[in-house]
Amino acid sequence: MAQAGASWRPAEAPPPSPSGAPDPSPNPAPWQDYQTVFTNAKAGMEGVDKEKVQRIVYEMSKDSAHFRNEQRKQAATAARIERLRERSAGLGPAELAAAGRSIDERVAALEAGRDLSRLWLHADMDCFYAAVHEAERPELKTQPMAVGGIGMISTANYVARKYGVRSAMPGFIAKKLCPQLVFVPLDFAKYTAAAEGVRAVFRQLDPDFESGGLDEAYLDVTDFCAAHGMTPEEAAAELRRRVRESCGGLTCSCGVAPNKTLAKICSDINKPDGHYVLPSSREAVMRFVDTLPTRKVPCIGKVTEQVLKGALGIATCGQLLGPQRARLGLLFSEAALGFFLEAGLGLGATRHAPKTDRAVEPGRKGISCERTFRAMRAPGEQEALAGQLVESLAADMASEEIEGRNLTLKLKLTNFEVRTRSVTLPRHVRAAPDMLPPVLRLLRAEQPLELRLMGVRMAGLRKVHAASRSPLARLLGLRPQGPGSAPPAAGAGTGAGPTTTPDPGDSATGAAVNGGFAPASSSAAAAGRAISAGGAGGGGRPSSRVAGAHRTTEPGSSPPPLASRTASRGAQGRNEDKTSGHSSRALRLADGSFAVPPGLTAGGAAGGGSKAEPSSVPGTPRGVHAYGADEPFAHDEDNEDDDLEEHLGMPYEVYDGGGGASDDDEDCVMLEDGEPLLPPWEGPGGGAADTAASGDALCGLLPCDETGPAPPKRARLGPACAAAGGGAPGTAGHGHSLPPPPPLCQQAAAQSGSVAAAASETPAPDPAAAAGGPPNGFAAVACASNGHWACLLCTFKGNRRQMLRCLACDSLRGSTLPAPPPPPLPSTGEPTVGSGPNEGADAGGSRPAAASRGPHRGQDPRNSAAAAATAGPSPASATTVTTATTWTCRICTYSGNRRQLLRCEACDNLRGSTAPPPPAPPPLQPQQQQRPQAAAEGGTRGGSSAGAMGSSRATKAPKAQRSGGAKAAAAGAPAAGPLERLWASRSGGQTGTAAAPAETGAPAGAVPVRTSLAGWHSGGSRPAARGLEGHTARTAGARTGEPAAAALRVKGAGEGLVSSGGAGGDRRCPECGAQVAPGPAWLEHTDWHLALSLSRGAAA
DNA sequence: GGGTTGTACTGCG
DNA sequence: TTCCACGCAGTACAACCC
Ligand SMILES: Cc1cn([C@H]2C[C@H](O)[C@@H](COP(=O)(O)OP(=O)(O)OP(=O)(O)O)O2)c(=O)[nH]c1=O
Ligand SMILES: [Mg+2]
Repeated sequence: MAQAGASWRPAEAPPPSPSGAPDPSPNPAPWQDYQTVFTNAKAGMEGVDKEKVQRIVYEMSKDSAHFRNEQRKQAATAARIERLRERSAGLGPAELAAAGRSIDERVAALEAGRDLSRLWLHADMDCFYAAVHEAERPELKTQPMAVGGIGMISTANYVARKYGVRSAMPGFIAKKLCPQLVFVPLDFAKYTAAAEGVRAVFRQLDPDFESGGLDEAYLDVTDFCAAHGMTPEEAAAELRRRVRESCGGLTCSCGVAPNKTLAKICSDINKPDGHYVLPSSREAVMRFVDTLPTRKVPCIGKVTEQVLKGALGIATCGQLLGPQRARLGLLFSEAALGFFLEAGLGLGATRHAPKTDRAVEPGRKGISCERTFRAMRAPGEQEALAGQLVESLAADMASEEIEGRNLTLKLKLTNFEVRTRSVTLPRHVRAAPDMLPPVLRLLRAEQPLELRLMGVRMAGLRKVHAASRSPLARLLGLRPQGPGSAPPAAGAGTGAGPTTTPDPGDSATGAAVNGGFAPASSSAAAAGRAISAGGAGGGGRPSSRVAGAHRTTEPGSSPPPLASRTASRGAQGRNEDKTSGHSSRALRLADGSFAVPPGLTAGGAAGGGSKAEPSSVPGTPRGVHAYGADEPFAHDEDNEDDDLEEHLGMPYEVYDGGGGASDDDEDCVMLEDGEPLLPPWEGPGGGAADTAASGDALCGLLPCDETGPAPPKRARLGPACAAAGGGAPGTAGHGHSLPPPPPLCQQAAAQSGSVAAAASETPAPDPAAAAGGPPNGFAAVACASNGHWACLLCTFKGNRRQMLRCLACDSLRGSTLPAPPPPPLPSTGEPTVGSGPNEGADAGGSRPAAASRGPHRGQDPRNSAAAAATAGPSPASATTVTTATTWTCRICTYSGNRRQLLRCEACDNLRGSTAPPPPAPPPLQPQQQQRPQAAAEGGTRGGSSAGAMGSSRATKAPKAQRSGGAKAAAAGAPAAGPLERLWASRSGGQTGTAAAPAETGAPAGAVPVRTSLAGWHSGGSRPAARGLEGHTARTAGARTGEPAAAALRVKGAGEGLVSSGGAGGDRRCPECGAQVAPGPAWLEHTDWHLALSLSRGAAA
């Protein structure tokens, strides 16, 4: 359909060119129906032969996968519109009348709250990126020029726009439109620098101006105008003058209006290099809005415009308040309705958004890294790429000193279908080795895949400092360090560091890494950590980060390439343990040991699990904070760890066996290092019920030196550091004193010592060889002789025992504690396949669990998957591997030879089997890893080389650009890290040469751009006297409880308004044909297949 | 009925 | 000959838990 608003101008503003009205004439030509984001109206499009542009775009697209995907999406939109039309047609008169009345009341309330007292100015730089390049190379001003590359254009100068070249247009199409087009690669460092200059000017008019991205800002110029006796018109002219004169000739366009939303709309009217002032009167506003195309309103995009037009015939803001307004209220959500009504009234936010404390808040909700490349099918190659992405993400997170809990893998198939798969981790993490395993798990569950893009994203963020400032951290002598005070870089990318074993994910490690905190006594040790450099250099100052702190490191000290790094992870971890591991260990206790198993928060039904209020438990030791309903640690989202720590002032470990509803028979197993696991069914005390119901797993057992440690019941809990005794004084002021911790080194020694003692029967292997990250990840358990292990599927690390779960009854049956030497194990049958996960379990096999109960012993290194994956001598595996052919579960009555599978306590996922592991695959070589058949066919050299070439830096193309790209380029030797090289070698038509940096992207890392309506539209500042009930979206918390624009969903439609329709169905498992619900069930299902295939492989 | 998790979709620059 | 980015924010909804 024609772009109704393509050439809209307010009635008062004389059109600069004779732009025709939208022609609703029929479209005999197919190209006229192909809507793209860049066929929308945009400044500089006047006089463009839109018909021709449309035709060329269509011709260049019509046979592509991208086009087909666009068609698919368009069909979904059409279907959505059709549903809305049907619903609309079904509305009865009474219904409509009632809705109309309430809407009118609401409109009246909104009108009553209208605030015309402020003067808002929105400034937007003209073709910003292009202008920056033009300022540097004036000859470009007269040539058609685009910023970006053949794959994608970020923006174009006005000469190029005359040809129809636009933002978000693929370069090859632009080239077709304008063969003379000059491409200039992105250079985010330049844009950032230019933006700083511009902001300095903005600050002159409004010290509190709000950035809307690199190139735009909102200024409340009310005070400025009053102080200088200026009219809005003069203020806008003054701002533009100052920008032009002090920013190297860069120009901007401005809009002035009584609220932010209108100001933004106005800034586009006289673009480029112009301004438009909307008078602050209700009449002027209403007149302006009356004919304003809906598409001009921020947050109404291509789809919403179509929906409004198609379903209700609404094309202008004025029509939003017209006869259709009652239907509007009945078809759309509450939030959407409010948003539409405000648009119709010309309302918007009139006050500054509150500032947040960036030192405490992460300053963002999520952080991500993604890449597009040529079609990639080989799983090994994909996993190698995942590793690079994770490394890059970890580096970025380190530089911002943030950690997160919600990890998302994004996949775009070659048909442009996008999939996201996410997990909520048991704790906050930020190190690459903590993130990769879950990412790989998500990735593997989707195979087979033919990809064109992969991305990783972390959300649920918090500042690392939050954890580091804990009482324990202080107790351990941690002290804050300035960004520059960190030891010299010993390695490169933060996330690349070997981290797994000493619990890298903990606060201490990261703190040392990013220079925020470091153990007072171990800075030297920290200096030796390969991961310390990048973050340290860049920590703190944004400018540092922009300078590419995490990329610019000495090649010699860089992390090894992915392949070798993966292979040597365990050993490196060991080294850390030996050297600087002390600090990690100590901190790990503070943080890592807080990992709360899913059962704690997602606990089962009856027994209540961990959310039971400990305060209700009689006998709660004094001095230990009781977690009542008003302070539900499990409810406090991101801070449960800290809350506990805050109140306990010491590390603790807890395992809540009350897990899922189906796990009633599981018991609490609370362990402290070196202490033999006491299986619930063997220990003193009652059954599972009491623990689960009482909640004393937490509260009743918390150590407290006022009352003394609570008597262990079936669960044991103890501060790991208590064993060593002696040391610093406890912290005061937390309601209790703490057992003085020993020096860190003693703690570590005590820990490993105690474990070693407990495992004395088993050979004491070289710790350096103990922890091993299996290259392929799945084989799962990384064990150390000191009892620490890491789940490779989730991020759990620590010394909790791993529990073995019976395949038949699904109950925990034992631990991975060292057990008596098992009898030699004859390998018997081969597991059958066929059966589904739950039944397939009986795939027989020679699995014996010699000891079906109690502590098990594993001596055969091969028994540990980790051991198998470890190149070196195998550690005394903590994994129980028994060798009998039959065993009996003591929870249920199962007796047989089903293999036992290992399940991680923390993530509750199957991680491997007790069957002898398959031969260790080679290190993560893209071509060879896993699924050789797939690898063989899809494999290009790219991935392979990527794996092998991680020669120097953990960098990546786009970010190399946005942070250090310019610098590197200037130096004549562009940094080429693993991701960057992989990208360069595989980028599908996006990069010319391997040396070329990414041509498109976004300047991540800077302050996130506010893209929602929150803050744009009128906020909760007004008394929202609504006649309607349940305006939850408005009142609930969010002071800016603005409807975020995208919220425009249909209300109550049974079908996914979000076009989620059709997706609800089960997925068919390619392995067994089972229909499995997507989501966690699917993951679990694929876990089983992996585990079983592992068992089979081993048996064979 | 409330909260949490996971997913798709929309929009912005 | 090929060939359509990246990073961020937000809403809605289903499924599940308490
Ligand atoms: C729209 C868009 C912009 N950008 C970048 C490049 C732009 O120069 C910068 C600012 O975006 P815009 O302000 O939307 O565009 P512009 O400044 O280039 O042109 P105009 O004169 O119309 O304001 O953001 C992208 O990278 N991708 C996009 O899709
Ligand atoms: Mg601009």
